[in-house]
Amino acid sequence: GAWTEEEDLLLRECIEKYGEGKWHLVPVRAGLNRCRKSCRLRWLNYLRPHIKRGDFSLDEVELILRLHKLLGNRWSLIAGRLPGRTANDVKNYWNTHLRKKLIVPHDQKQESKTAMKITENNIIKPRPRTFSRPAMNHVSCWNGKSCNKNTIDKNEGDTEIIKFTDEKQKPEESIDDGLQWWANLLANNIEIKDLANGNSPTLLHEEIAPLVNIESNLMQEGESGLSDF
DNA sequence: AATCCGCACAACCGCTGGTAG
DNA sequence: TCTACCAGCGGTTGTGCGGAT
Repeated sequence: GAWTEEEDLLLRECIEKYGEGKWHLVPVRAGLNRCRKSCRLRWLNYLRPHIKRGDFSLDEVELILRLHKLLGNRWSLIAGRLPGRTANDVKNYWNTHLRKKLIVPHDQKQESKTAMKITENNIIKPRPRTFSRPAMNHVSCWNGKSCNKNTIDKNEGDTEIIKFTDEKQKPEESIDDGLQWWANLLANNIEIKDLANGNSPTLLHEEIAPLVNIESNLMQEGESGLSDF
């Protein structure tokens, strides 16, 4: 059921006292009759500081569209690029506002090939959901540098192909690997169309840089950014 | 005024992957 | 290596609200 103000207060005090994490202990510590999942979700989606509420800006919508094109329904990953927004927010917004934009009436299909370019077929699913520290040492696998093979061609549905050519990178260049991964990812999808505006501007190279920079910052921050990467 | 319907958002549920023992 | 437990994710459902009838 819905959370009460008293429950929110107890949860907030608990998190402030003990910090995030150990969610299985939170219900006991906070004296809440809630499961750890419910507590975690309430904190992440509602109580956490700096949560941005209200309508999504045009910039945010555009970014969601682009990232969804690249990543598919990886809401936590998309939300990670939108400061103050939660995965649940992004998911809800997509389901209620944006998904319908992609559903094109039959008689319009011919004239809106642009919109139809966003399909399950060309969604790239770049990585496992989380990386352990040992796994992080091999994060570069996702851009093909420490993988035995240089192409990720796991098919889920139809197509998931990431091709890279540089096999000579050193293992310690993992941070650059992350940047390179985003650069490749974005560069390979440079024809993203802008559905929000109903027109079809392409994704310019200048637009890639901020995204790569975001990822760069996250990577250098350590776990916060890498937890999703 | 009552009812219906659709929308937006919150919350729940089942599953997956990581980790410790 | 196996297993149990935990954290996190995404899909789905529930709920409240406002507008239409």
